[in-house]
Amino acid sequence: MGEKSIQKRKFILQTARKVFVEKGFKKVTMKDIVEACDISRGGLYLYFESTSQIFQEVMKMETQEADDLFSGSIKEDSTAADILLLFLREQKKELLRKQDTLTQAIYEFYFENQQLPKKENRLKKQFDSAVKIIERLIEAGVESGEFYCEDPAGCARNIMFVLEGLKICAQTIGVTPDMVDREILYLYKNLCVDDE
Amino acid sequence: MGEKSIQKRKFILQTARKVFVEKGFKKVTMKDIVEACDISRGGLYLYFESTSQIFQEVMKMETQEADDLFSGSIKEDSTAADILLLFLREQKKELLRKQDTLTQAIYEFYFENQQLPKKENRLKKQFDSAVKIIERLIEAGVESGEFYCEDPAGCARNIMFVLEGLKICAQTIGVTPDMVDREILYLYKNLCVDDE
Amino acid sequence: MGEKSIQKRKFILQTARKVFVEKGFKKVTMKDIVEACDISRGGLYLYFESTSQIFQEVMKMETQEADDLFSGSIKEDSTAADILLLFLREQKKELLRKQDTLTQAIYEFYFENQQLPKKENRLKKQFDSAVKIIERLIEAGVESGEFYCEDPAGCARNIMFVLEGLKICAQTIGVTPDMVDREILYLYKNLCVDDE
Amino acid sequence: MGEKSIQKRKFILQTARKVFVEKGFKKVTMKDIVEACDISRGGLYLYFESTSQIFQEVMKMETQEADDLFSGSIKEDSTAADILLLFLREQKKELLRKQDTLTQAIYEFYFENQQLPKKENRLKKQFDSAVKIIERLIEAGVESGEFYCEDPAGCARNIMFVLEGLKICAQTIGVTPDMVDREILYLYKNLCVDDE
DNA sequence: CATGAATGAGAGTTCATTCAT
DNA sequence: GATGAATGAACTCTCATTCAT
Repeated sequence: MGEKSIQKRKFILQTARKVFVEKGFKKVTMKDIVEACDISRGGLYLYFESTSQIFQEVMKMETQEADDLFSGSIKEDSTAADILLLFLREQKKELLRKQDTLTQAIYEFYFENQQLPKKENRLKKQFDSAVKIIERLIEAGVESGEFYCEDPAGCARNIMFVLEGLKICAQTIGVTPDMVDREILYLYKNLCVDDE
Repeated sequence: MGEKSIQKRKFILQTARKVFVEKGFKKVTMKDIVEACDISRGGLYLYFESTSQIFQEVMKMETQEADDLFSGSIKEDSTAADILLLFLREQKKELLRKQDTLTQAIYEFYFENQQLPKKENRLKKQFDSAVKIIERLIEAGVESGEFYCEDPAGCARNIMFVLEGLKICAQTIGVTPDMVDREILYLYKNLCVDDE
Repeated sequence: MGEKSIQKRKFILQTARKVFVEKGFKKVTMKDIVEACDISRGGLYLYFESTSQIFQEVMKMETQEADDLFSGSIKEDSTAADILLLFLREQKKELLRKQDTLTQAIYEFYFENQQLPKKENRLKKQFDSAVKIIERLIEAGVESGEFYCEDPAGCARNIMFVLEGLKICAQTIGVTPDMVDREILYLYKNLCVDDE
Repeated sequence: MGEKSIQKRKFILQTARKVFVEKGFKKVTMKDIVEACDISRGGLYLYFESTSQIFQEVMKMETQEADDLFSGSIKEDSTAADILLLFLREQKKELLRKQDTLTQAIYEFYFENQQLPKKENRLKKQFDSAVKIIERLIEAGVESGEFYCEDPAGCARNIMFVLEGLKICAQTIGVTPDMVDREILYLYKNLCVDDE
């Protein structure tokens, strides 16, 4: 596969992403993607063999980009509290971004593929690693005196479950910026020393 | 509609429920339901006109039954803490019940129908009313000295979001009984006076 | 399936037969049959699920009819020689009937399905039973003095292989009525007493 | 066309032969051959324009080689009976060689191309020339006293039709070595003087 | 000569929906 | 009310054939 093919592959993934954003995962057909990309019916099959495969590649791409973005925005002299706030603000942005998010599609995909062996369930891996990171941040914050927390691990999990709850609510019952702010503030205040 | 028709209608809904439990919402076809009910293709259309309509009726049925069940299990002399614990235990049962739950289907349905006018978004109504109930329980608990909480409303929302987070995680990345116990205990301990 | 459906089923088989006669087996598609029957794409699938299934039913029908026809034309007072001649004449008719024969399709079908368990290979069963019948006729003829033959079984097999050879040649290199007559006469003369 | 091209042409034909052996004629696609040869899609079209053309060239190659082989194995001092036996033994080998034979493909090809003008129907030419050769052998055998036969031409045709019959049966209902032996012996014994 | 990406026609199959009975 | 045959649109996937490089 030449340079050109790699470009086209990427183009297909980016276009398919838009389709998944719009229609979720289950309802997307190869035909939808073919039409969105404006390529021929058979053409798509040269690159991918199913919507499932395409979707997994889209998720890979997405994760890669998100990680890069987040890592990129951490400054040298950030404190634990800074970084946690940054993280929460990122989550908020993501939560409110209704028109351009894969969330629904991802959930639908894992509804069907939950039984994947643990190693292949990227969602689980991401969740667990996020918990770990938050835990470390809390510990660092406690040490530096920024935070007060008796059970950093439990608190980290609590934060992540609330975020998951907000995420699914954003896709089902809808959330307003105010709601998100309120919940995130609630989480944050629970950690702060001056909470008392 | 005669007595007989009402029976048949109910039969269809109960059978359709099983189909939705098994396949979620999006992938269920009228054919699936026809076959599960072992009735004629045209026959189904006499009662319902789409999977969407059927699903909404199934949810109605479900909600009714769940409410009855919960109300029924509250005893006269229960304290706020008792009731909250009862509620949390119910949620846990629901969370771990993988084989017989509409959760996936409900999420999928609202992925498609989120934009419903507020009044028709039953999920939202249920969420809000649950928050209200928990808030009242917490207030009652604070008054009776069972709980300690400075922000009952915020705390109630926090509890509900965690539960939603657990629910979606149960359907995507999987949860173990231990995990659920730990999270629920975490929520409960935060409220208790002897937490300090 | 009602009376009407049975009629339609039969209609489809008879129409499909024409298609198989014209195009053999391998090249026939469900679409070909749909178009020949002038029914809808989905309609055909109500009755049959593949060309293979349809073809097997066509063969069944065909065999039934051929057997009836042959049995019907045997008279009470026929001698062994009469019946054998009748049989050979039937074969000749079949051989020369180029425009209306399933032969090619049958061969193609068994090219693909030769490995069927013996019991399901109808072709083999038909061949073996034909050999048996001819053998009996020869024995009867020998007894009545019409025929002379030292090895009725071998002779019966020889006759059947020659007929198979003629059949395949009729479909590949072509045969003329003269050729067929000559070969059949050769077979018959070998049996007759006045052959010497 | 250079030396190199001729090599490649031959390579394609030899590889295509394997494909035809495996799948018959009708089901083979240009893609099958491209993949078997591991050349480019467009590349194949530089040498051949259809599976039909390729198959005809494969048959040419095959015939050439078979003739060479047979001629090569006739010894100077062979008698007519020797040669006939040799020929029959060759046929037997061919009949039992299930895994490496073009028979099915050839039949399928001629099912479609029977109407070719006589001169192009190689199968017919081969059949007729084989009959002639056998006839000559029988005549020679009669003259030398090895055989007894009143109708050498008829007998030669009979032999060839039996062989064709065996060939098609080998591909459809299956034949065992015993069966082949028995039939060939039957043919041979009919010719021998000591048959009486 | 050779490549392989691209096209588009066409086959198989499934279903929502209608309608005569 | 109830049936189930029938239709036709839609989707998946495969290939012969072409063509720019």
